[in-house]
Amino acid sequence: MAVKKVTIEEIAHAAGVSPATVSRVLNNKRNVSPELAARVKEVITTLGYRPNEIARGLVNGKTSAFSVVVPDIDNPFFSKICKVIQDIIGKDTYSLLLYNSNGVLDKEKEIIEELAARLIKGVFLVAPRMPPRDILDLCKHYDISPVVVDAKVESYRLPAVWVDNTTAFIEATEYLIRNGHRKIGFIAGPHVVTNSEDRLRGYLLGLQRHGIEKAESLIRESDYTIAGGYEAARYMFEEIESRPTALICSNDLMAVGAMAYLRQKGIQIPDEVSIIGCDDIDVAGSLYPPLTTIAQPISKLGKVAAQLMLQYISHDELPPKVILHAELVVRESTSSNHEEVSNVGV
Amino acid sequence: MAVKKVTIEEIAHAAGVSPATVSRVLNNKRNVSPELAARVKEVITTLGYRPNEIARGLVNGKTSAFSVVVPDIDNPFFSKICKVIQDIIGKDTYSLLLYNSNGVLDKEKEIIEELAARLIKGVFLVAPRMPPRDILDLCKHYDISPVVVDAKVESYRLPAVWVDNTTAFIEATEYLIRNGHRKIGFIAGPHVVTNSEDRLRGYLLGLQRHGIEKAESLIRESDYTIAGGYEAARYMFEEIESRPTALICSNDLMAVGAMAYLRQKGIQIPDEVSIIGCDDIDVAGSLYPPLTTIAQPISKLGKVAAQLMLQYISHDELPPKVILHAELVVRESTSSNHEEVSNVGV
DNA sequence: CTGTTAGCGCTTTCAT
DNA sequence: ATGAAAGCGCTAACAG
Repeated sequence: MAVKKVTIEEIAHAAGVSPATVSRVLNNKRNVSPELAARVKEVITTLGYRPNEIARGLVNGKTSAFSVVVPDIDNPFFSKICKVIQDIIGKDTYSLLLYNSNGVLDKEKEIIEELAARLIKGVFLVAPRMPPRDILDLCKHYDISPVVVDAKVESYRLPAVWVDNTTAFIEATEYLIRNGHRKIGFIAGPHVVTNSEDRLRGYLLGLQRHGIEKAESLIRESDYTIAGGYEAARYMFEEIESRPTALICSNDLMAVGAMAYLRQKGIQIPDEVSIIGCDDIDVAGSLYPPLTTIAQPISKLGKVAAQLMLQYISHDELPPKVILHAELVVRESTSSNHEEVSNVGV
Repeated sequence: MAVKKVTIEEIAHAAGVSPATVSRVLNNKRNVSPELAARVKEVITTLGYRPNEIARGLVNGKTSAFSVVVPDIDNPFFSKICKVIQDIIGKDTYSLLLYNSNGVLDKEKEIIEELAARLIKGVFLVAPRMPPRDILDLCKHYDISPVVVDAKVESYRLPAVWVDNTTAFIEATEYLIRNGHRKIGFIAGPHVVTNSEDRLRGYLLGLQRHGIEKAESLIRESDYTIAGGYEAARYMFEEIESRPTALICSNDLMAVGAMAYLRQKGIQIPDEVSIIGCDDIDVAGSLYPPLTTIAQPISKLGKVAAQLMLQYISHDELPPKVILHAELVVRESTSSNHEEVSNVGV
């Protein structure tokens, strides 16, 4: 049988005080005499009372809950971010509402409206499709504190943390060039996402710095999934005249797909083709060959995001933007010097 | 500037009716005249009104939200289940609170108490550590509808969906035996989880059916992680006198870890050692060699769980338990006939 | 069929 | 320092 829940009134009654006093104790207001506070606290524990968060939410106009909106919780990059955020904000007895946007703009807007109806205090928008302008407007309109995670929002008053992908991709591209590659394929993510654009830009800048001309046929946009990587690799090795000797994938899942394709075709990694991924998801180092990848500071991203949020809502001032760095982790999917084999398979 | 939210009262006023009528329209009660209903609906859309779910929750005693509690959202098996559940219950404008238990019993209990304070309607307990008795008691106490996912709960009045792991592991074991293996190692999950026990039991039954004696040294308990699999494989190939010619891992993550270990030691898969995983996570087929694995019906698990919940809370009757089947997906990490190489490396 | 009224459990003026 | 009372936005009797 469901036991009737203990209310603040019963606590007040049992402690011989008014509900207001109990409320004060609960919220650590200073204007309660120590004796009363102690008595109330004791009654609370003995009766196993716990405030009704929904009632609190109604009167306060906000509940003690946040939400995280990700494009795809099934992508290890995002699930790890969720985990970290959850860990940190959970400590402050905040809870976390999970939403999957599937990377659809309208869905993101719907979700925000839904959050408003639930009196959610703040939302972590991870790799949002929505332009910053809209985020700002919608969140202001609904009085929700946003924190943008993993998307560059430079010229807006929006708390945000992201990774300098462009620099990291320049480095990755240069690494390949230094190892003798000139025909470097690039598997891009959907161009509506700022990260995709930044990564592509890094690749292009890397080429440019070494006087290598961009070839449209060596750039293929795809989804950030295994299937997306597979398909893009297939395209690059079947549909165009001259194959690349190296492939930079915009994330590790794509790299996994590309590697599966190459293996299936009997193309040796890294002897014939070098592969670089991005993210450094847990399996990356355990693949065969172990994947060279641009390690994203995933945990840090989640951690900083959570801190920004906590800071934002408590001090009510715009926290500084944070730009994290990614770094190339060299494993075995790239040959350390490609000179002697760079003409194989052309 | 945060715009003041539209309330039911303003709608009532604008439509020239009472708040009660608006509420009736909102909740599709039949006793409203069509004309009034139409008028109210129009006002609702033009004013962009959306009911305050928190206020509703307070008066109803329950909010329109569910929660899912997983041991580790960062495990692709669980993240996929969350995704599916979210997809389905999201359609009914329910939202989903996410909690990570880290597989800790006390944490699970804490979470349930927290859910009670938030007037959550139902909770999906995925691979819970809590014994069924406690789940039943706690949930009844707090009036939360539980659905147990991916854990066997046979003799309790608890809505549940799980997978017949024992049969699947018997089959996997027999598959290896048919291919000439007699020394089959088993990497088990933490024994407090019913799934781990069922999988181990399947392995043991498989051996028994073929008159192969169990060897304690060929069974190693570990975590359901890459690191756990790596460590268990290391143990089996370094700490015991006689190596297995095949390894069954209790999940794919463990298999990834074990494969990484073997590769590092130069041990050939499947020539020297065959590997079987369990789950069939997205990357399984793209590993090298592609992983033979016991495919769990992950999406189905989530889908059925969501349906059970919806059914449970709407008809208020105990839905039937559902047992799903897993099946062996043979790829290339197992040799199809091991006879000729079964003595290698012993 | 429709409106009036009384809370749901809590926080917060406003008195004292 | 404490209590009384009002009210957050909504739903559910209860009248009519």
